[in-house]
Amino acid sequence: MTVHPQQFEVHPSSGVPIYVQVIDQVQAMIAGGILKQGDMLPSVRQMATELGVNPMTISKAYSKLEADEVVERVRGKGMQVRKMAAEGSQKERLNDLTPLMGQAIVRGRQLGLTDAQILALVRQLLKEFIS
Amino acid sequence: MTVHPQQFEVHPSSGVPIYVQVIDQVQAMIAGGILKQGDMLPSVRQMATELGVNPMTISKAYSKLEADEVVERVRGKGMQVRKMAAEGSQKERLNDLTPLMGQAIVRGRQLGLTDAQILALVRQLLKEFIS
DNA sequence: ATAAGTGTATCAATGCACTGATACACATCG
DNA sequence: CGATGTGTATCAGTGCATTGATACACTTAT
Repeated sequence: MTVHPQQFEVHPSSGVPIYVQVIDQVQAMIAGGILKQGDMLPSVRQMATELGVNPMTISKAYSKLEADEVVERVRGKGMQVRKMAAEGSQKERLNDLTPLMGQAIVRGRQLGLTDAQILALVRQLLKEFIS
Repeated sequence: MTVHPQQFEVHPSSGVPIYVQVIDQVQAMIAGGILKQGDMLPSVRQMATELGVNPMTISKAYSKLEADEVVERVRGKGMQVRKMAAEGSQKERLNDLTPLMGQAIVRGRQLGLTDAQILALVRQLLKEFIS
């Protein structure tokens, strides 16, 4: 599957930084199955030109995605969607997810949200990320 | 119940703005039952002196709490804990949590976990983090 | 009325996050 | 090799959020 920069869009005055919008869209595409393991992201210059933004801005978004282990840098090629650690038992995968999910839940608690509200948010997000 | 400023503490170099820390602690105290309806918050000057911070910083934290309908301004007296947090503020808090939770869910999807597994993990963590 | 207690409007200073221009390192292809 | 393609290190500019100094409005108590 090839991804075209045209599938991305950015709203400069939304209050959300450009590079965050790029990160969110890439993650959403992975969650939604548009991007799969081994797919290449558009080059920083392609994406930058298309969005009317500086290449460095895209590069920083990609770097963050790499730091988050969502994507892998391939020398001379570009950024490739990482093989998820599909190997390993479900237990191990759950253990991988636990720190991040735990952080989100702690945050929810700090915000004074009830367990029901947190669960409702999870369900809602699970639905939204289907397509 | 009277609340003493000594019960508050602030970490200037934590990356979290002072006034946000104050807001979080007040909300946590309400959620935890330390602060109840009708209780008065420490005056801006008391709190400011105790924390080594400018009174305006505290005032802005209190103003945000008032905007969130968590607390009420009483003329000549101070800030008083309100009956209930309004629904609007809860929506704002849900919006605050959405990015982090979304990231966790994306990660779970990337690991090949099913929705049921993700939900199960959330429930488990909610139980563990009784706090 | 005066003093002492609330919170806050206003403006200035500072720091940091974001973005971008430039130049560079590295890989691939002809 | 040279040309073209990756991503990125570095530095500068800009805007906004955060904090603080000052002065003020208001209420209560003496």
